[in-house]
Amino acid sequence: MRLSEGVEAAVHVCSVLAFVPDDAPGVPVAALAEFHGVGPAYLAKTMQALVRAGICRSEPGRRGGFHLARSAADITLLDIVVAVDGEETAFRCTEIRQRGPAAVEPECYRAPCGIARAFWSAEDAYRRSLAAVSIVDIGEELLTSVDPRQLEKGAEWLAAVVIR
Amino acid sequence: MRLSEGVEAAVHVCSVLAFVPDDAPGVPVAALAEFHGVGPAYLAKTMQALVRAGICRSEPGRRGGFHLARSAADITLLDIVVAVDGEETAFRCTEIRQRGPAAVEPECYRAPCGIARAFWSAEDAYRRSLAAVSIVDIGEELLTSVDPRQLEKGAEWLAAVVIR
DNA sequence: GTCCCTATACTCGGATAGCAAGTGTCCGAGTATAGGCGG
DNA sequence: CCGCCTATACTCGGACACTTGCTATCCGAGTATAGGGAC
Repeated sequence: MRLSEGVEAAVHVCSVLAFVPDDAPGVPVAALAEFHGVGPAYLAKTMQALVRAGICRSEPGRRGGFHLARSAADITLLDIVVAVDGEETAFRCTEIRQRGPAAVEPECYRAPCGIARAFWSAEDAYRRSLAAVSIVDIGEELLTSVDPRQLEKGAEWLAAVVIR
Repeated sequence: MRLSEGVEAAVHVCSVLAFVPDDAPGVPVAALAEFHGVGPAYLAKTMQALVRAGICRSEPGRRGGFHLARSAADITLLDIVVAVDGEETAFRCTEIRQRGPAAVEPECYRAPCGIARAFWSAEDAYRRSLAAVSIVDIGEELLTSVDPRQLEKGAEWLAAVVIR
């Protein structure tokens, strides 16, 4: 079970975009890719997913780029995972119980399989945990635990990009 | 993010094997596959994983087959997931923070990335939830919620296989 | 009749193809800018 | 000098190959059984 690689980059991107004023020009995907050391083309694909999910907002044309579409406090890690990785459950019940020689009529299987329920319950715990962390939390954690020099370099770089 | 298909079959198999006495002959993979309506060859692969993990025990040769290797109460859904799907985390931190123009010396990144911590914490919640459910729980749930006719047909079939 | 031996049939185990989804890339549509031209 | 127009450069967006890992399959190694033969 592996999460899509794009999720990691998407979270990093969102936590950077949280520091970009809403009226400043958007940050192009090329700049975001360079800042994070990631392939620009694939990151573009990920950014599209964020836009479709209403997490990011894109400005087309020259001086275009990406902003957060809503407050960083209203963007959770779960939102990003669902946007990039899809919302399908990890465990998929194929109704094994309805197959084989011991099966009975399909009408007798109205309640979901107990095995599936157990797995979906675990996934709910996973999702609740991710939903409890917002981009604001990630940003605050960054400010306190990251080396100050990296913060300064990041701020300089961001300012240079925003000026353009 | 999708869990391996084999996990579902593995859990069903274990909950059936829980009803096979330890001194009875083992159940061959062909029988298990027929009972669950699953491809026998692929199920064999899954069974190998369960054996390697110490969840099932295999008897080779004629009259061979599979048993649970330990008490059903000591086998959790998490054990089966780890055995079949592997124990790697779904989220993999590629240390994006150490790349790009704002990075500083590698020595400054001793503590794990806050983003990775959040994801791993969510995965821990997932795993704890799965670890709280044992094969005994699944078996009891089966006995109470499954159509009695299916239980009877299953018992008959199992008896016929055990006699052989 | 009893014991032993051999051939057989059935089992697991690991090595081997096929396929789908995720990963990585590219080119086209659209827009703000900058420069040149006319008034 | 000011305003307008056009060409340009840069952006996002969707369509197109490739690779990795999961799915599915097969054949070989090993063992208990069943039958036949010798004593």
